[in-house]
Amino acid sequence: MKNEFIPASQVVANELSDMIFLQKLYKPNEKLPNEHELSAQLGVSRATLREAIKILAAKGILTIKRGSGTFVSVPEEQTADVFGLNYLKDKMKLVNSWFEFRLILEPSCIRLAIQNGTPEELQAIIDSANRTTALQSTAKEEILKEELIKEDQIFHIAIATATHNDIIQLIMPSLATAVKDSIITATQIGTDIKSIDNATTYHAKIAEFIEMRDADGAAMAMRYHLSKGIRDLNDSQRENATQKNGL
Amino acid sequence: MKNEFIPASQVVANELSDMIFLQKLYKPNEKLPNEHELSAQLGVSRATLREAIKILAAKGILTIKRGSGTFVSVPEEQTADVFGLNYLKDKMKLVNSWFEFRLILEPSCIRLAIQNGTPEELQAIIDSANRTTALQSTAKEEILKEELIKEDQIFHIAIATATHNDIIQLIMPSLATAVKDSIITATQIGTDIKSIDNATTYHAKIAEFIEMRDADGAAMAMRYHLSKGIRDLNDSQRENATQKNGL
DNA sequence: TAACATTAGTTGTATGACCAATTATAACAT
DNA sequence: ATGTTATAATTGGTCATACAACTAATGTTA
Repeated sequence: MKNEFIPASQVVANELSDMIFLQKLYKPNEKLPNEHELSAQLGVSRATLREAIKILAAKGILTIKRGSGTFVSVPEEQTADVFGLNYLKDKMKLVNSWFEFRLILEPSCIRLAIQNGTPEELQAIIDSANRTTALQSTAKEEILKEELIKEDQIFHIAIATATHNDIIQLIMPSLATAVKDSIITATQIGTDIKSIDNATTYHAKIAEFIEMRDADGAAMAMRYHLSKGIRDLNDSQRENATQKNGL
Repeated sequence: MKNEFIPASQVVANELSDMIFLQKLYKPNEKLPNEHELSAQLGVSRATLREAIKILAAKGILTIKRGSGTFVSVPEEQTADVFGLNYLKDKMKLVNSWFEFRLILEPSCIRLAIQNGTPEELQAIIDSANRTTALQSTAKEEILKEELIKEDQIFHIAIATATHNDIIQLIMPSLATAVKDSIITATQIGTDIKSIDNATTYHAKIAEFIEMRDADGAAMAMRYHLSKGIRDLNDSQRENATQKNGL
């Protein structure tokens, strides 16, 4: 049999994951002990611990804040490039790939959610949609975008939770983050107004179908939502191109 | 504006990724310079370089072999747990989640592949299916399993390539790896004969539909292939349970 | 009260040494 | 020559220590 060697850094990474996900010793947004303490506690050098932390940060499990500490990531606030998309340089193609991918995945997700979700979990999706609607009319321009983006992530994560599917739950936070990043990068105008309106309207529509427990309707609404997203994006892209030509 | 600090380890990780994916300075299976040289070359300490390497290894981009060197990963041979599935403990639920997820994703993938793939890319899928068929009748029991598993990964990666979708191409190697691992873990009998027969038969069937450029047929065959996978797995699971009760 | 300086806490980086696994080389025996 | 064994070189793994850079809270002063 092969002599399987596992580096201490990997062992420590697994131990930390256990503490977070199984023993639930550290909850999301909670601060870990500093590297000196933690390395002593786990019986490894600080260098080894740091490698373990970097591994978990790369997977989006930990968030490192220089000068402050290392924290357990909050799924809704994840920013790590888990999929390594930064290495792809054709941003416009990337965004289109994302929409194509979501068009495959998300209608089925909403279907699964309605099929498997508890009343509470489904209500959480509806609540998020309502908050999005409320935000749209009240908040100031400044913080509006930021709040809406965060609420959009919450919306998608709530759907993932309701599916009761481990894989979807695991991927969705990274997916939502990556989609957000790629759109912002591609449009270069932050998240534009169109896609915000789009989110506001269709989150509400999807919520209606969920309330009726209409899986087909919800899936359709999601498909339409994403198709519209593609169109809006291509439109604003064209406008940008036209403007540049105008100069 | 926020003072965005990016650690040197992350900067170096990005530089290495550029060298691999853009400049193509190091190709899959190729060995990187050793840590002393590389750290000197990139102008950072060995500790910092190691953190960068760990990040890329966690993403499945690099493969570290103690005593030998650090290599660029070959997608078809990837083993890294990119999705962090090791942290999920209910293995049986995990496997079912995987099949559910693939049932959503893969029929659409094969559809996209037939729609967007070049003749050469589609031929590569067919070739893989043929190799699988050939393997089944010739190889020795010993290496058969290993070869078939590898060929299965090649099959799926070939499909991903043909879709021309960045996201699918990026996710598929990790997906194939994770599926393999979870099945092996769950069944605890290596990959059993049933699922191998299954792969042999349905790869060939899917290839037929590709040859006819029949997207609907191929998608259907893929759906059937995966549905059968779920059934076989549940069967062998039941058998195992029965055996245990028999003791 | 507000602006500023101080300070304690925390992650980031560098250096150097030594350990452990693997691979390549040389020596040896057959 | 050939195969085996011992030895050395290569390479990643781990540790210990020191200092730099940044954050946030605290205290100080106008």
